[in-house]
Amino acid sequence: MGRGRVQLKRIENKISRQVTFSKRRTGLLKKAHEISVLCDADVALIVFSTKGKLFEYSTHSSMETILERYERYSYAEKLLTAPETETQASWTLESSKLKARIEVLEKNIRHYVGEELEQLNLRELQNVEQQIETALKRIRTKKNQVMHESISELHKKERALQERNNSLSKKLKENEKNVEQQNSTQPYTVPSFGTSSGPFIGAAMREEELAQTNTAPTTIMPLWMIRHINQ
Amino acid sequence: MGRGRVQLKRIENKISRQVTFSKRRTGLLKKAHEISVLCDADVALIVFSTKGKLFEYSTHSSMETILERYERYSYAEKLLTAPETETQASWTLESSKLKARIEVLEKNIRHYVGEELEQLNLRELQNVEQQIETALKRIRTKKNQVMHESISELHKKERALQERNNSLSKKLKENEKNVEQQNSTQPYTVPSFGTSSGPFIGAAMREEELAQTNTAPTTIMPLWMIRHINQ
DNA sequence: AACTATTTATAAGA
DNA sequence: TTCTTATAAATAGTT
Repeated sequence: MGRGRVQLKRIENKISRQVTFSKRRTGLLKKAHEISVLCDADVALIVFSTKGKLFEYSTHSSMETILERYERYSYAEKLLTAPETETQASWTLESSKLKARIEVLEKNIRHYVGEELEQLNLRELQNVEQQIETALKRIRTKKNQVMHESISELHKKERALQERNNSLSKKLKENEKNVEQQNSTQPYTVPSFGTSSGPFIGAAMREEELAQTNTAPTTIMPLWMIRHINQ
Repeated sequence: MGRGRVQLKRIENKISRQVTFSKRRTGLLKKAHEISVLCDADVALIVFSTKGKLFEYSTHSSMETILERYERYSYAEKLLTAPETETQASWTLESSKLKARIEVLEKNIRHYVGEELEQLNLRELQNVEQQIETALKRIRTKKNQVMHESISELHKKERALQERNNSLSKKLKENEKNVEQQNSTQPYTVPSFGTSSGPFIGAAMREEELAQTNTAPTTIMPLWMIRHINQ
């Protein structure tokens, strides 16, 4: 319908393709509207130009409604991909909720480590102080408990090792006597129990570690980082 | 385009409505196809007849693809958010990242308020103790500062009010004298400065509030809740 | 963005 | 539904 026929194939000239697109798009949208009114039909029309620009038409019952109806209708064909349409909104919502929660938590933590205190009034300061005092008590109790356990553990090990040492010394002396009796010209070197890899030293290192922990760094460091380092 | 014009309104005759629907539907689908080929556009067309029967056309890149593209496009437009190509997978990923972060933060907070300490080893306990001690110092410093400010503010107000009281008393006595001189039979009632809404009492209440804050509850309460109550 | 010669779509009738 | 045909509408090429 125009001055000359057109073959049904892509228009290579970019300009005339664009012009034709613009004209035909208008016509198409108009016709979509006409059929919907004249024939009382639900119509949804989506057109993306080559450049990716969106044009759409839908009957008064909104695009979403029609698309949902379409999804329902073609339900049999696509058993699996159903929850795509509604979810993006809820994802966005959930995402922003989660972000808000993170903000709150981070602010709380900053207060717990004594930062951004300008935002707090006197009553809030009292509350935080109270909470932190309680926390400090609990932590010190726990620390003491852990230290006591550690110490008694060390004592136990110490005793066990001492016993083993004693028995080894005993055996050694007996051996020496035997060796002296059998071959008195060979000198004997005493085995070294005090070098860098013996069980005794293992215990010594743990004590050292204990001492170290009393001079913890003043820098504030997230717990997960600490745990990461310790593992 | 036919033997006579048509008004753009619903065709009441059921038969001719159906016939027109059939004809125009064919034309619409054809035109949709033509624009997609000629102009290299992505087109999706969905038509439901009055009776609910579905007719559809879509460019070879399938209906689902185009509808997904549409959802992405329209959401991006609505929310003004840039990430157009984000898929469900990345939403899920982001969501779980956020959740993981929340978990970490919550665990940190629980440690800061002295809970779930079993998970911590000695070094971690030392670190938390150190952090909390620092926080406590900072909070106490801040609290003292706030209290001092509050107290000096109250002193200032007190002085100002005392002065005002003095001048009012003075004026009152002068008035009494005048009244006695002019009309010695009328008794005079002294105005009450000590009732429940005077400026003096305002100051007294603030002192009371200050005292109250020294008996903060031991219960652990999120800061946001505290702030909410205070506002 | 208009114009217009032509093609195309389709209303009415069969 | 499909065919026919007169005519309205759409639009290709031009200005």
